[in-house]
Amino acid sequence: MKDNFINQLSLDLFHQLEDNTKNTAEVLTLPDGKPMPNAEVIIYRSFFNELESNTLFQELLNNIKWRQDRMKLYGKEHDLPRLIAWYGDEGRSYTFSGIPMNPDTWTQTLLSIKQKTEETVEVEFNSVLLNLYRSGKDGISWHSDDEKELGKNPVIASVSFGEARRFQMKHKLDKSLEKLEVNLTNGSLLIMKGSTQHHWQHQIPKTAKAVEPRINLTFRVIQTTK
DNA sequence: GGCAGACCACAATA
DNA sequence: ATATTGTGGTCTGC
Ligand SMILES: [Mn+2]
Repeated sequence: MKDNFINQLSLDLFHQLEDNTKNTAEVLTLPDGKPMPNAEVIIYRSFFNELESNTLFQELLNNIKWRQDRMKLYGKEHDLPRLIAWYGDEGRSYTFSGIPMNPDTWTQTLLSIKQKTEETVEVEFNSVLLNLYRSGKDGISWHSDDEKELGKNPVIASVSFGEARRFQMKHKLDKSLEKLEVNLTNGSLLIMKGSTQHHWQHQIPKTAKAVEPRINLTFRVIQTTK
């Protein structure tokens, strides 16, 4: 029963690649239309269709092992303003922000999303970091995906489900460059590669508006410890 | 009038 | 040595 659902899901996902004409790559540019310097960012605005996206959102919301991590800052402990989960190849461990981590092993749903993503991005990923932004009170502030275990010029593939959230990027050094922004909508795929992480930061700003949850999957190739 | 954004203050870690 | 993290406050401007 569950396997049938998954098989049907995988089939649907496979066919969508050929059938969905909206599944096209758009290169992100500066607000004035000029190319982003020192960055390669591509978005597929309808990588998954609406129906698939809604199904996958519910499935992930219910079945992923979401964790509430905490961090200490200025002498106070805070819950991170988001829930996270790590999944990856079995038997591998790695360090994330200096903390040794054992990823949970891939679920069928994650594997079908991973496979479809890999076919388009043409990279084989070995792990995924999932973020759950429960409301407008959740977000993540300016940072780069520059963990050492991601290596130089990492390819990061970010799939979004649920409520759309603003995704902003700014150049680390050249403050004359305008901030740029893209809406990460239900079913979209954003790819960052090349030197993007060396020269740019990104964030998901919090918002005072009432927003429904968003789930984000960032597929990565990490150097495993073992 | 609600929201976004730009400030600021607040340590400890790499 | 420098950049980072999240919260919460104030202030401005749309
Ligand atoms: Mn990131």
